[in-house]
Amino acid sequence: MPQPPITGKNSSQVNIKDLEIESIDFFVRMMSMLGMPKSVGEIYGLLYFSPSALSMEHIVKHLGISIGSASQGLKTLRSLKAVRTSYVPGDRRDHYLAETEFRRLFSNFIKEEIMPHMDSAKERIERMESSLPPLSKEAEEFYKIRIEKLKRLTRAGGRLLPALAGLLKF
Amino acid sequence: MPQPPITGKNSSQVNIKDLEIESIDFFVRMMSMLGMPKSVGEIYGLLYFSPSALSMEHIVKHLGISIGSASQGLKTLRSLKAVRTSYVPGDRRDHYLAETEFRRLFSNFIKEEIMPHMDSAKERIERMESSLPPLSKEAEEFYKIRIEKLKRLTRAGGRLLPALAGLLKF
DNA sequence: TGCAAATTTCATTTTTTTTTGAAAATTTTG
DNA sequence: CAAAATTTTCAAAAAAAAATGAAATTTGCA
Repeated sequence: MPQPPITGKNSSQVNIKDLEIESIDFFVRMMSMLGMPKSVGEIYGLLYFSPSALSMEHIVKHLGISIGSASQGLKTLRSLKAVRTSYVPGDRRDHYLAETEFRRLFSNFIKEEIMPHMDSAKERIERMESSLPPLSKEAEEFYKIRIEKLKRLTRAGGRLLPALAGLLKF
Repeated sequence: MPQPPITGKNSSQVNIKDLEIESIDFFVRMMSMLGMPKSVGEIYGLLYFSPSALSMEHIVKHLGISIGSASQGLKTLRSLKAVRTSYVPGDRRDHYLAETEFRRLFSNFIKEEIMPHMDSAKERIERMESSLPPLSKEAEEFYKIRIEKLKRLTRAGGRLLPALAGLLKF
């Protein structure tokens, strides 16, 4: 078991490693709240406190995850525009940097992961209305009110969520 | 395979059943976006379009889920105040009604499921700051900026999310 | 109070999700 | 263009999450 050096020129390295661990932990939890797998949080957490762009190989070795996970995780992060690639002279591999403007990240997340569901919800509500049979006056009232509430919910969601990212004054 | 009647006195029953199916589908998807298991969405979806309070037995039979799932699901929904029990004379069982004020439901969800994570995120950021070692001026600048961004993120989240439910003008 | 009905709990099973790793595809450059 | 490096894909394995069902507990009423 390697002992961390107590003093000497390496001690700051060790502390940066602690920071990195906290960062990975932080983003693993954040991402999992948003339904993302652990590997995605780990990769972003590592990149977030990295001053230089990192290759996939570096990510794989550093996090001890498989290249399949890394490739898939980076693909997810790219599609959310949570990372970007940067050219490193004299190296043919792609190198990744974390995108740290959370406002934009949220906006992308909402557009990609939430809004499609909102759209299909609207269709489902339409089907509800069309499947509403002739009923007694008061029964009809009950169902119509409930359907109306769903409409308002999706309308509010569809408007508010995209606006939300703009509201965030980071 | 039972054929649904095309006409006759049962046809409206059949259509209310269609509405119910759409409702269950709707809420299963909604709830799963919020990280809730299918059974929770099913139960709420069933209750949402039920004019009368339903017993657990009714829920179990109607949805074809186990009593364990039903009990656990109702417990979750109770803790979110998404259902309430109503007294039915001459029946000792609890009967459940859906709570349909989404504004309040969101507010509860944020308070119960999101805010605790925000709180522990703040602690984690504090640990990051204390694990930051002495560094060159520009390295220190880099790390401090990144930590500051996380602080702003959690601060904004902590303020905005609770306010969000109030913003929703359903 | 005692009993039967109703509900909760929780170990086990099932289902779903995530990760792995190796083969296939792609890319770069010598 | 070919060989080597890199990345992607995807079937299989592993891990995680959810559902089941029966035993334990609780509840209310006779």
